[in-house]
Amino acid sequence: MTPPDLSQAEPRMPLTRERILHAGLELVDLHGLEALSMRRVGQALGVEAMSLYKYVKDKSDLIDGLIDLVIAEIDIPHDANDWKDAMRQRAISAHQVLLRHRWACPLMGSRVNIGPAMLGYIDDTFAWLRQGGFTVEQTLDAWHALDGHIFGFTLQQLNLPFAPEDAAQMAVAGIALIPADRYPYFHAVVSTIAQMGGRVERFEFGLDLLLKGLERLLTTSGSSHD
Amino acid sequence: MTPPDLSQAEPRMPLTRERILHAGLELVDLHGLEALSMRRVGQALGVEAMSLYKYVKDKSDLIDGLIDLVIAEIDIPHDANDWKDAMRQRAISAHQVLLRHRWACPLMGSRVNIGPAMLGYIDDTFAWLRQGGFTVEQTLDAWHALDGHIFGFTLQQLNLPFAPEDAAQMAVAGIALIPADRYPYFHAVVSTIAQMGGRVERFEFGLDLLLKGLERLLTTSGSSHD
DNA sequence: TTGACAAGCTTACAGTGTAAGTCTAGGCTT
DNA sequence: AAGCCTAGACTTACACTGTAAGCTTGTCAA
Repeated sequence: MTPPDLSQAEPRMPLTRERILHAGLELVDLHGLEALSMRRVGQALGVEAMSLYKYVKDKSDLIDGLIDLVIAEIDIPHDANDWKDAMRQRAISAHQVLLRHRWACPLMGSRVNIGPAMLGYIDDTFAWLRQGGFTVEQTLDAWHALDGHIFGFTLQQLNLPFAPEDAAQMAVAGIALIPADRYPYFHAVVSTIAQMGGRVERFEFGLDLLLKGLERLLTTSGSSHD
Repeated sequence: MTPPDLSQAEPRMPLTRERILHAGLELVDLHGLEALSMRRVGQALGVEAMSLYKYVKDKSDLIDGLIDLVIAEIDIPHDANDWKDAMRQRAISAHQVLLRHRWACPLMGSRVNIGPAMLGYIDDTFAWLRQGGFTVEQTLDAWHALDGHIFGFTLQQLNLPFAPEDAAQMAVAGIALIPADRYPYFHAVVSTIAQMGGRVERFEFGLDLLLKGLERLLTTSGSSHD
């Protein structure tokens, strides 16, 4: 008797860490982080949950792997003119990647265990900043501020109901939650936005504020090289 | 027979949403978010898990409550001179609060369901910015950038092993993970920091970059009032 | 043919959130 | 005072989680 397609997705290949990670990524992208369970990942591969543990130490190890997959999607620009250009491209790419993988944002900055993609990402950042003339301290400050903006801004953006597609229900349900007498400014601002038919969040607003500030820092304090 | 102290903490009072939230907050502050379970919160109050559901819709509702408790700790300055001063004070207070409640940061921006403290926090922010002369759009941009920095920066800070107390082990274990040939800049930067005995992250670096940028935005584009 | 070994499977356990139903003590009406 | 109601806490149960421990089976080398 021929077993007629164990599950559905992949027919039957040798299990690999890579295959596990890709199955996990698809699951998480489609159904969110809370849907990620060892049993479900196994199911997607036509395999029992415990079989995964040959290739993955932990669930936490799996998640670390997923995060590194996401980071690897961030474009590291080698054609940039200067550090500012490079940091800008990198930030925008990271932002887009994080919007694609909505689940990743809260985990991103909050993981100590960094994979090879993350290492490369950071090294490239440091390279641009150091060669741009920033001291070691300034480099860390700049990196931290920029990445903070990337993660923090995107984290908010993913959960604020200000997007144009939410405008209609924001105008009704959202505003009802904000009594005008108690929270006049909040009420007014949200009303205005709802009238305007929602609003696309502008990631580059804060990004350019930071980049311009960094540029100014570099020109005023001329001392570079450590 | 006198029942000798059901659990330990509170002797026996009528259960309240407030008591539940405070027990939950203590649990989470002490043992982290993953230690938060309905059964354990109940235990801390000398009560069965299911009894909590009279005062709390969900575990998610409980967490929303905890977050609002945290937000309520943020000082909203009414003695500030101008919007810049107010935003600065507010950001620094928020940063300190988030460092006190390490578990809160990843959840903070990523919750749609906002409580009364959050509403007040946002309203106050909008009030300062609008009265400072920012348009509605600019107000949202500014708020988003500032809060993005607060959450994003703190999120990273909480998990980077660059703190002075980690300096020793960073110098050994950390650097070993960063091969100098593959990641030269990363390696160099971390070595330098380790030699310097660690480093206190400077939240106000990025904050002041943003504030100065916002100030400049305000003076160059003179048109205010919508 | 035999043995070893690795890849995947099975079972089991302690823990989770929570739906559904049950008890019980206090206060109300009569 | 008697009876009932009900709010607040408890009990049971279910489907699900991560993962420790051990088992089966297919493949290849000696």
